[in-house]
Amino acid sequence: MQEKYLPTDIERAAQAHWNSTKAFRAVADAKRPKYYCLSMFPYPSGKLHMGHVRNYTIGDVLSRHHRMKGYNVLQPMGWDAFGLPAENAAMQNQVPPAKWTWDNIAYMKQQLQSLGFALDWERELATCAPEYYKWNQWLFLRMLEKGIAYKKTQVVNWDPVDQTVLANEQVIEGRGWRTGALVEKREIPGYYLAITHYADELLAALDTLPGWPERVKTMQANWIGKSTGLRFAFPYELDGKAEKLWVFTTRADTIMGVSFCAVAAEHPLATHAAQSNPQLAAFIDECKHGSVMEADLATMEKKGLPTGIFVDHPLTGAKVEVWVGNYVLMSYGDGAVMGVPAHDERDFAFARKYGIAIEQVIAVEGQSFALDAWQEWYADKQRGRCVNSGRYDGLGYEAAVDAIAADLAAKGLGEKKVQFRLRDWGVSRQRYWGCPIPIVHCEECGSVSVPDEQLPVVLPEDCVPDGSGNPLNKRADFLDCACPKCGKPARRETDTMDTFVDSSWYYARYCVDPATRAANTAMVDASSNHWMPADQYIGGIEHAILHLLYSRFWTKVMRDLGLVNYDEPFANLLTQGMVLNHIFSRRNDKGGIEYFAPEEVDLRRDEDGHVVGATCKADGQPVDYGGVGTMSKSKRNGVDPQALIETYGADTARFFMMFASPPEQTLEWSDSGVEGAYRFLKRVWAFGFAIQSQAAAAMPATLAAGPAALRREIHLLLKQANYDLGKLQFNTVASAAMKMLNALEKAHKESADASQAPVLAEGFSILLRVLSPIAPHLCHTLWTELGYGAEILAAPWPEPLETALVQDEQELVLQVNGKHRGNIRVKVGADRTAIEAAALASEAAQKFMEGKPAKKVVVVPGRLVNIVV
RNA sequence: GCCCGGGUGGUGAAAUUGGUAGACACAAGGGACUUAAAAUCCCUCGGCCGCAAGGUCAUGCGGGUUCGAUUCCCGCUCCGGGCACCA
Repeated sequence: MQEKYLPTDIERAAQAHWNSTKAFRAVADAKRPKYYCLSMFPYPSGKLHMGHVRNYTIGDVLSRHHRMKGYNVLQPMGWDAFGLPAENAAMQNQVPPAKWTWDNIAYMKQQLQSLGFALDWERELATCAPEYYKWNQWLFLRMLEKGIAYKKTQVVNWDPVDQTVLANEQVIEGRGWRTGALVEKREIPGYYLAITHYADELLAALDTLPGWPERVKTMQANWIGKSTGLRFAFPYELDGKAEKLWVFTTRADTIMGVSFCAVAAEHPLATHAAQSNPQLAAFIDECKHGSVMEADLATMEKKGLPTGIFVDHPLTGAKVEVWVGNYVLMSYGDGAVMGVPAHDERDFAFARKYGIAIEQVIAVEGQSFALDAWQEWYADKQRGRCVNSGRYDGLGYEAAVDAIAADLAAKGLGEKKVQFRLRDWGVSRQRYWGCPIPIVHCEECGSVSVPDEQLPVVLPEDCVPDGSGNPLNKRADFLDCACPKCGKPARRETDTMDTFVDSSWYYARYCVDPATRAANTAMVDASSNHWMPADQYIGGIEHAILHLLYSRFWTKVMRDLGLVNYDEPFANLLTQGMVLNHIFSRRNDKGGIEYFAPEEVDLRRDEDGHVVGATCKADGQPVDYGGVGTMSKSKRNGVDPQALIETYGADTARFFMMFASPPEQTLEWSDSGVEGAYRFLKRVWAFGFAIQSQAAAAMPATLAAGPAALRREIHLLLKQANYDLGKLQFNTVASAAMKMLNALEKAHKESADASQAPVLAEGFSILLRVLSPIAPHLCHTLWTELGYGAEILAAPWPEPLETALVQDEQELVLQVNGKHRGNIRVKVGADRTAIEAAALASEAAQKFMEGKPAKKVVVVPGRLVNIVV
């Protein structure tokens, strides 16, 4: 056995061993419980980043732990290979996105392999491969047949200079990122998937997911946004015709306080009024500028203009003026809202700004209504009662809503309605590097589906986009085709699918039997029913809503098409925190922002060690410290894992990632700490080397006090480690391993007594197994070298022994008036009275009770005694 | 702006989730070994008072519940994630 820890050598050898034994190939087996451990697949951006290392190490720790616990583990990997960055890289380097993507995949695959993850590479997939995206197209056509996919207009960011559609990310402060031109909203046709058909099920089924974090379920529930309210109409007459302006509200109890209505700029009523009102037309035009992002809409100044059109209040008949408001969304409800300034914050601000009447219709007893000071209760559903509301006066929220709903229903002007915030999923993208939408446009037959037997519609792989729109529009060999219906010359659809489509079902594709995959005769087969749902899904918290919701939707569609027999794709979800690093920047001469990598700056600290500033190492000038943020190329604060692996080895990288913070929390990067992880692994190796001759010592029937105490300590730490593994809290599992080594080293150093050899041998075998999911190469090698067995992968997971844990006395905390004043020792299993007596008799208690009698004694068995005087 | 998280020593964090706040590490300082360095090992390490024993304050800020609060409740503040075309 080597005396020195040589990570490069042992990691290469261990990986070669696992390869040659096909150790991680997953084969369905009815006799063993399955464990499908799924990590979010990476976008092949070029090289692995720390977020990937963190994500996949978590998955690998879970996989290896479950394998040793007897599960049949499937842990696959693949590539989310379509997307915008490939087009950007293509523009920059004149390389087709396909080549760039496949090259990146090859490099990143080798990086993943060097980290020693227990992956079944035979199931690898890439979403940009025609054999994969064929099934996106196939399922899209099934959705079209069922009416789940449909066509309507969508609003996009339009760059008027490049004549192209921009992603939200490409809009910076309202301007196109390349041209700097003011972005406009533009309506174009596109395909939508009716996720709203499943809104109720997607919401209700959150309750069937106890293995999901509460916060993710809350976010999804809020996103779906089910609200029960009233959809009602304001009647009006226009050009002699009777019309209705429909609105939706969850606060029907405030209807009597309506003093205006507001419609979206795209609302027909706005369009109509603008025909005879140039000022209004200009305002509507202004509303069309700016991005389509909700965050922008919500933070911009609320503006409006009256239309001069009046509608009738449906209950009082009073005239109510209609305004156009830039904050009203056409895509939500009917694109119109009622305005009740007294009981809605936004309406209040709007009314104040434009001098619209504010009429109180809700009162809370004991509270007075004043325009500056009723925000605490103005919308209180619990305590509020109707006032100034005619026959509804005195009614509470629910009674008022019921009465008003009934009255409006009787007039045919309204009914209770369940409304969702969730909108249908627009999947058309005017981009090249994505899955082609399998539609052909024929002058005679219109939009025609590509027949199944002609799938996949293959994307040409040699285009290089230039930023001025989709290059497919210039590819005659792609565009020109025969109409599948009439056979006449036709034109292929050039829009491609949202990349969220690709990632909405890849988890099921991994499960497909390799033979089915090879023949590619089906999207999924019965194997997906065996492995699915994934027992553990691991990925960044940034996917809490969109990706996870789309995947749940897609699964339900596949279920309803009879393709799979499960309702939900992911039984347990772990949302890892982001990996953050410090951000340093400086405004340059041109007014742009220049970023500096952390290694390019020196930090200035105050006496307490707090960061107070930073300077650039190169020029000594100050730079702005921007706090911490997710590692990204654009902010230049990423750390390359490759250097880490090359210097210290994969086990150190993995150990540090697990030790640095619990998986769900954000992880602030620090170079220090990596050294510490490396030091620990070296000590593990050195200890193995030191006790190699004792590793076979057999445990005697009884132990002397010293070795028994050491054994108890190890088994206690094991108990804690197992508990923490159950909580997915791997940082304390790593620290338990460190504590075990500290205890073993100390005993080994302090006593040469041969009688403790069996405890050292057993303790180290426990340590190696507990550590092996985190640092598998090291533990695999030591396990074999010390002769514990052939294969640590096949070793059973250790469980603490009750016989090793017993003790006769225990220590309790002694408190007087809730303050820690000392400790007492009592027999294990001592009853309350005995503990109380021992506590009262103790010196510390006597001192701090100051002669006063005990009013109350709180005894928490096994923990503490609190004497209240 | 809206929704969801988080804030504990110089730093990352722990506290079996209402019961000894700071385990385990990192950094720093001191020492041993060495011709020297690296590596390794040992000691100190939240603030204040004290020679010490010990006391006292302290888990972002302000309140509350409790014998007892990092943990539960209310308000604020700062940081992170998401907001539907980044993935």
